[in-house]
Amino acid sequence: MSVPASTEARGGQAARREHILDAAEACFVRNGFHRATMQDLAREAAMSPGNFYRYFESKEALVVGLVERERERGAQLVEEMERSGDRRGALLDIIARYFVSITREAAVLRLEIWSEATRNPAIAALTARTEAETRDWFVATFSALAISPDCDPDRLYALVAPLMKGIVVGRAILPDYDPGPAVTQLHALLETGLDGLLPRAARAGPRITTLA
Amino acid sequence: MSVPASTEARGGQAARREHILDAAEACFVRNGFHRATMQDLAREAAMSPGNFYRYFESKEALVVGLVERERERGAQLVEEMERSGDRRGALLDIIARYFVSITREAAVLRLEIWSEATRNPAIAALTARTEAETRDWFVATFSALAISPDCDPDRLYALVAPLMKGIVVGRAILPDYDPGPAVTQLHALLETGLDGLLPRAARAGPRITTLA
DNA sequence: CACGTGTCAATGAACGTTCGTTCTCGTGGA
DNA sequence: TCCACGAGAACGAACGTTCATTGACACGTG
Repeated sequence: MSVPASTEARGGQAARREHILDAAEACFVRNGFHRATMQDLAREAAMSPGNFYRYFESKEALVVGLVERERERGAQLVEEMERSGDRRGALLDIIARYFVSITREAAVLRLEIWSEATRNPAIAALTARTEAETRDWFVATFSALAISPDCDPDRLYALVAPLMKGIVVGRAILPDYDPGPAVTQLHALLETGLDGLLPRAARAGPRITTLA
Repeated sequence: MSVPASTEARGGQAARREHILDAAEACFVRNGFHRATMQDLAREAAMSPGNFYRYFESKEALVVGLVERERERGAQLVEEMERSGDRRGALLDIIARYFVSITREAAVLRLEIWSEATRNPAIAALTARTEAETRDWFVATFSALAISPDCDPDRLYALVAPLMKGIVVGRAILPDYDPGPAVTQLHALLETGLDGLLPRAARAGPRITTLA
């Protein structure tokens, strides 16, 4: 509930914003963007409602700020792993940290963002950017890690992406969801795909010759 | 915007409720549960706001009614296909109709329901029921269709479910999402699983011997 | 037919509440 | 003194909901 106050030397503004976003995150996870009131946020942030407006133009700006922060966190996470050198390790770590050991709270927030993206243009734009960046990173990583020239990075991502999203949804809405099997599946899919062993797209219908 | 009025011979109450739910569905898809106002619904349904309360106790009861109807539609769809005799065909049809050729509007509504389920107990209960019913049906169908005794229906569903959910999310948030590749993947997964050719769960880590 | 009566879907203005936002004032350090 | 920061009362708007009233229709009676 309380925050050390100074994250930077002259860190008034930025640290305050972070503090507010933390409080907002907790409230939004609990009640959603539209049912959480400014008074709720005020209580959670231990500050008066009027004071928010020194740091954010409006409630919506606050929501946008939160979504923007989530996007930055994702990009940041990727960057860290890039620096670790081992790209294959980075790939597996990303999957483990971002889509498997994800907390229920984070999953709920992500679900709320997706939902809001379907009707709020500002959120839609940010979400589209996140999706594009994620996609680009995965495709680039697939290309770099591909063992066989038969590997089709675009196609592989088209298979992997919905699986990851589905894991997030499951975590958010099912009390004791176990992502284990889906993750195993995810890894199998990645290795199969990187080895260029994925079946070709079917011609007429969805029926295909299948694996093995 | 207008409705033929008489769906049943003496179909006052039920038909009226359906009419209201139709209007509510349109508004909720457009603005979400909490931003859509009763006046919006009134405009869409071409009736006065006060009149809603003859058919639903409150706005929340209206939301619950809508979610309940969605659940019934799912169960109904399954029932129809069961009657068609061909269980394998039913399985593929379910997938095609419910998770692939799903309209953007339906996907958005589903996303909204999932999101609401994370904080509204009534919706959470309905959603849990839907999830359980869906799961039971798939597991039963897998058991009936399994070619090899090595097929593990529970495990297979754990792989298939997040993929389907992810397709819905993609449809809802990505303007021109193509579910094709994911569906192909889904079918491959089903056939592999039914043939009992899925890799066993990994022991120590997520790294597995993979398919083929 | 004409008329009084009851029923019921439907209205839409009005209500109390609650929301996001603004305003005024106080305080503490430079 | 000045200014950045903050508290919290107050504001107008908009919300979900209520309620007195309306209009259309069906009947039973003269």
